[in-house]
Amino acid sequence: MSFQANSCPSGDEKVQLFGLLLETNARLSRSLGLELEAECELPLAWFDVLLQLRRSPEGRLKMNEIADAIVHSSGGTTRLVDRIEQAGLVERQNCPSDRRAIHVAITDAGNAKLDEALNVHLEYLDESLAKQLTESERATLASLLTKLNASR
Amino acid sequence: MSFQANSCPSGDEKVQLFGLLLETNARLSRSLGLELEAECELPLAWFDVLLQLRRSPEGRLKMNEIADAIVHSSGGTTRLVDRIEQAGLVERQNCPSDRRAIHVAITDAGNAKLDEALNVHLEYLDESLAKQLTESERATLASLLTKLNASR
DNA sequence: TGAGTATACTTGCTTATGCAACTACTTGTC
DNA sequence: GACAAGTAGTTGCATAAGCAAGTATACTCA
Repeated sequence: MSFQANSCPSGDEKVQLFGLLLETNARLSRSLGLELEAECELPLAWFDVLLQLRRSPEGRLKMNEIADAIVHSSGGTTRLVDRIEQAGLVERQNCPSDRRAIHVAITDAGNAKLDEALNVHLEYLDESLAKQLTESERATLASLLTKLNASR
Repeated sequence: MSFQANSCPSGDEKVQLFGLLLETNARLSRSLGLELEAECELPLAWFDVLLQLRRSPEGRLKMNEIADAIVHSSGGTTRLVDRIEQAGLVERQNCPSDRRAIHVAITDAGNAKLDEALNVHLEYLDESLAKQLTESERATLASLLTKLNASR
């Protein structure tokens, strides 16, 4: 018999927690992704970018800021932004203070699309988050994730 | 000015929580993935499959059980298992009670690799999880994620 | 001020994944 | 017991993402 090779740390509490995090995330993003795609024709990655832009103080971010925020490689971000730009939802602008850098700004069409998507998203969140967790549980979860995320 | 189009639900507590979940996950899996790859030459997806197999009562699962556990499409799982099998870490076996189904079993080499990877993983988890959260916080987090995951 | 290094982004190439169509088998129904 | 419908897995095709190399610009410091 070859399973359970040795004293099996696969049951370790931390290993389980990590697995849980992975799985929860995969399920939620998959179902949200399908929903956004079906109802707004907006890939989840695009939604993520638009959301980051709206949250930014001036509605625009540099490429590397986007890459960092959405945890993509820089090459991947270049092409993701290419596609979103082609759809007219963002636009590249020169950065006057650094000619290497590019500002990516959300357009009016992008804002409209994002609003539409947020409606779907909020409905989805009510289904998936709010139905499962109370407000205070959500607050706890948020604070724990924030701590966790702080590890660089 | 085109950002902040309207009353901006992008700041909604649930939207933020969801974003946090996405981001935390992306960061953790990326860094773990790099580490596993660098130290054991084991892609994170392979690790995930091997772990599921070890946890299963008999060290083997059917394709669709794997697909569900790791949240992949069935086609994606077929090819993922192809690659892992080619590396000798799992093997396909006929299922006697259902000739459509395939059992995927972890091999001795797979078990050895998984042990190796778990060492790296545990070290990593001490760095990333245990350093940031106390044991009781981790327990809370696990229970919240479990609840969340229960949404189908 | 000029050389060397670091940074910001893009591009070529490879790989992993999803979807949809397909085959093979099983289950349910009449 | 045979036909219809459902289920398990694989394959063709298209796409998205990463890495590493390339280009252009900025910074450092002697």
